[in-house]
Amino acid sequence: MSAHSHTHSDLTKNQSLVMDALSSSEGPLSAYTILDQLRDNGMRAPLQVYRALDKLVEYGLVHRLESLNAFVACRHPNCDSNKTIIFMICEACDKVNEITDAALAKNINKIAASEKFALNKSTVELRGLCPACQTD
Amino acid sequence: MSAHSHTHSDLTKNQSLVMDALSSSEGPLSAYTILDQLRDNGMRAPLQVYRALDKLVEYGLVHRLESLNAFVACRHPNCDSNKTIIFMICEACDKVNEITDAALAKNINKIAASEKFALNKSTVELRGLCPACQTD
DNA sequence: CGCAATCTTGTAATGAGATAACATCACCTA
DNA sequence: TAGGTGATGTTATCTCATTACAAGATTGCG
Ligand SMILES: [Zn+2]
Ligand SMILES: [Zn+2]
Ligand SMILES: [Zn+2]
Ligand SMILES: [Zn+2]
Repeated sequence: MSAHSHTHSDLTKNQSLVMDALSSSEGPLSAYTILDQLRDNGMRAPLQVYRALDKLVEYGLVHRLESLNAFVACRHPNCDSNKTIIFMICEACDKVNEITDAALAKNINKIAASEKFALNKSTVELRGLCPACQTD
Repeated sequence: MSAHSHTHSDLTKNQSLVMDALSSSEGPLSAYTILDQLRDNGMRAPLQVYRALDKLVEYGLVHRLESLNAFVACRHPNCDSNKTIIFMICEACDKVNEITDAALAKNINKIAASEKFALNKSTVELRGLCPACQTD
């Protein structure tokens, strides 16, 4: 099975639990927050959560936010995690908006090429205020 | 004093020690690695290092690499940490190349504006192989 | 000078994020 | 049924970062 064809029904028990926790959250969750939420479902140790997260990230269903040490469910239809994803993280309400932008992806590839850098993964995380939190 | 006019001579003892450690390193260092290197210079506890790092980052002399939980001395002449900085991190030799790109900065600002996102800070970290490590 | 305000430093303890090591279990297949 | 593979469970440990409190050092008045 390809890394991008996973549906929810393919997931193992722990993966499903973690996926559900992230999907039903408004914002990103840390591994330990997920663990706390799933204590009653048999989740006992951090490693159980991290293992599930590793797989979910590998399948492209979940993204890791490097600047937050947290994880978020992908809400981007047909998301290709190999492409350059832009995360806009609200510092007030913690909600995350995930978008792609062809021009920016192209720009980053061009920059890497011009520096002869063999690009493997791009992290673009923007911090600021989402529209709803700009009360002005 | 403005946040961007700090010279090395303005720094306190601990700030200078940490700055020197980062400046003489080929790649990024974690706070605890810096601590270990400075044990003989009176540095005893993590907080001493983190306090110095906080100031150095504030002054724009040091950048934090979110995807590594590590810090690197700025080697960009006239670096304005308010601008969009692109870090290219080699996954083989751990060296970091720091560049700016006007087109990319403009692109990011445009994306944020189009989403009505009040941009505060941009994190752009590219992982891959530097030219020297592409032996192919 | 004397004193207060402020900044920097020192130290211990704790919180938060992530992984190593090892044992066990479920499932598929030869 | 024996063996391989992947998922799980459990403990301990490691790395990264902050809280809380105390003690010096510095500056700027009155
Ligand atoms: Zn996505
Ligand atoms: Zn918001
Ligand atoms: Zn810089
Ligand atoms: Zn390299």
